Amino acid sequence: MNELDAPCCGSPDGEIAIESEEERDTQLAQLAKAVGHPTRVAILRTLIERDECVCGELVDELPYAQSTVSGHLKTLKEAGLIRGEVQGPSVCYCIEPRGLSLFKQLVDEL
Amino acid sequence: MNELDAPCCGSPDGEIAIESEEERDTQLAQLAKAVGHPTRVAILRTLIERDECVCGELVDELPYAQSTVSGHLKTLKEAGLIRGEVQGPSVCYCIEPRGLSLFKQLVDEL
DNA sequence: GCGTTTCATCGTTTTTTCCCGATAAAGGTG
DNA sequence: CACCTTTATCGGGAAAAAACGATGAAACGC
Repeated sequence: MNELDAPCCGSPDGEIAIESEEERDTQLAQLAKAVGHPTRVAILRTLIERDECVCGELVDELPYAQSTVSGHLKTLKEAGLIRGEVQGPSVCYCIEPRGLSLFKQLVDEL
Repeated sequence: MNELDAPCCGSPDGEIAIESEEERDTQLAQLAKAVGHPTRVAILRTLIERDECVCGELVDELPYAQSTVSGHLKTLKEAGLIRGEVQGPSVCYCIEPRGLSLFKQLVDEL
């Protein structure tokens, strides 16, 4: 695969452990909390649609200041729902498939 | 069906409209926000497991004051995830299947 | 009717979230 | 090296959330 054509967000690098009952509640709550804001849902949808997206593009599309969008990206990243990779001066964000899958699974198991 | 044996939370009484793109983002965010707290996840799991549950039982099982639990129940009810029905002096809570299904669907569609 | 039980609501305090502008860090370009 | 672009972080202010105890309302038993 040509390096220039490679997606900015490569392969996963770990496993998701299966937690206890209570830890799963906490984890579901954390993931849901991260999704629990319209702007963050919009960011997720954009990343799902485009596969990857530079931070600045997100800022352009959202009616918020750059620092605000950056904060939402941080929230999503810390929740394990997206990942960001530095690409020269900018940062390319994309979905973290394992995080999103885990969220879907935990919700579906309800 | 005998009235005494009837479940406290009866049949649904309305339809869930299909909203626009942006409204769906907002709705998903609202539902996720409601789920985004460990105590509320615990309440949901209990109601799913038991099918129905009186408020006081929830309070007994959770490490929070009665008013706090009542507040969480209100949050879940306003989000459309549970319903409560007065049963004499107490209140019987149960899952609102349409709300939970909608949540699952919106998450799965991500 | 009176007290008891059950739950919601109110008022308060503390903590967290959200948003912004300003600043700093890191990577290009000339 | 100086400059510009891009993004993260900081500090602050406003708003919302979370928890509690206390009070109030509704339904029952005596």
